[in-house]
Amino acid sequence: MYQYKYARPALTTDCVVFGLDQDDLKVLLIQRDIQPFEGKWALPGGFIQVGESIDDCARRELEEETGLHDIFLEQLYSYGQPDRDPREHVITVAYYALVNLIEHAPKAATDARNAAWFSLDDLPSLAFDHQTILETARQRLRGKVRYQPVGFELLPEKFTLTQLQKLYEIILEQKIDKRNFRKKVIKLGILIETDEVEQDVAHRAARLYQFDPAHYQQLEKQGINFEL
Amino acid sequence: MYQYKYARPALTTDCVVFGLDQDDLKVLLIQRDIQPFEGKWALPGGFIQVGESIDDCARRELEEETGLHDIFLEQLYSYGQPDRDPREHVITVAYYALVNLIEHAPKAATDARNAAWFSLDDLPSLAFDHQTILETARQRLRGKVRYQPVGFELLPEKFTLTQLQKLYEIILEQKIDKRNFRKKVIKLGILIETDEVEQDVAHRAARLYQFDPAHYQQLEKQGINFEL
DNA sequence: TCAAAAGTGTTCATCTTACACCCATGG
DNA sequence: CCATGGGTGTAAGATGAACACTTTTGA
Repeated sequence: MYQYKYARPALTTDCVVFGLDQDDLKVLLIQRDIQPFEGKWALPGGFIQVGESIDDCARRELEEETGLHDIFLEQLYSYGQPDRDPREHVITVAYYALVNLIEHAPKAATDARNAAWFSLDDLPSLAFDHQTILETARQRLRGKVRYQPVGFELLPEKFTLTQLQKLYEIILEQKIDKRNFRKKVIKLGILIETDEVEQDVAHRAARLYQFDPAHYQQLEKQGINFEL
Repeated sequence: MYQYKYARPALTTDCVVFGLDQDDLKVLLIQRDIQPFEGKWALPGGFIQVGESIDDCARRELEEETGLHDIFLEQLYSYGQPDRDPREHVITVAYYALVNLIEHAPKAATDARNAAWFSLDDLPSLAFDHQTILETARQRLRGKVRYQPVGFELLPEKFTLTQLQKLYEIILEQKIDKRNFRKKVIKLGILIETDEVEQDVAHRAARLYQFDPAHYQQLEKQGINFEL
């Protein structure tokens, strides 16, 4: 037992993990195995330990509950409405993560907890205020994409320009002109054209591209302007 | 005394209050009257109470320590490095606020605590990791100004276009062309030209403008694109 | 040979940038 | 009458938006 002079709220982290699955943006949820909201789907997360930084907590909980590690993770917002947890006052620091779902999907599924990817258009009802958190994360992603490159975290190592365009269309929720999109991303100078093409497609195979990590990181810092 | 099964970090809010004083962006600090860092300058803030939302805590502490209330306040970031407070693990949710310093300056100064405005170029050494928090707030403000109008919170009710331009120059830390700036802000459609002019200036008096609150709030939501 | 997606340029309108002089006022 | 900042327009270049057809490939 730990004693304090004044009452303290509990502190958790929760994480919204976005993954790209073909043409579909998905989010990773776990099914709760304890009260409250037992059996409901929720964002992965858990209590902060004393002596642990918030980032470390988010990463630890994510790995414990979903097996994901070494991924892009960024703080989103902190939520502290006293009634957001029916047990007591719990404050949560929310994060969001971006992963390449093809590489990370199996791990999540084989973990002890019941974890699964859900399409954003087909979400179950969520525990606590996790629906609100998810909505904020989605907005944040939509905002981020306008001033920073994001493809690196969500796409496989080699990808086609059409895949990259689909990613932007999904995040921004709007159609983009193919020619204008290509002109724009190529002018950013972060793409390296490989001499490989798609395999096993029933039509003309598209050329594969990679990101140039140095240029990519530079643009992450200095910012881009990617309007529609 | 309050008892918990597991150890809990303490939880605080801290607030970076920016105020515009003529041609100078300032920040409101308080001088600590208790250990640790007694006598050092710090951001206003304090412990979250159980049952109180984070926003409410930030507003309450701000009013208690500086007298400021009913101001623009937005969550910035949460800091939780275990060693950021020498006493124990304290997690803080940082906010930033924008105020019109001319209207708010006296209140802050007359409060019981020793509170004062400091120019950003002439800061004292700060307690805890408050220097880091302040730096992040400054960056955030610089980012915010590019996609949302900000003048309303920082300027007096009626202001000249030159004042507005100075504000942008201070936040963005760069010179802006007068004619291009005027074209740009006028095209935004959030300014109302009054039929008043500056008083008591030793040169031609500038016309005073106001913000159109409805258009302003609309642009806050839909976003603007204010590059340099 | 058909279906499906890849790949590719031009035009027009808009926006951005650079730039300099006269005006009104108070001291 | 002078010092100080207020106020104003244009031209050239860059950028953004709209738009359609040919090519490649596998089935």
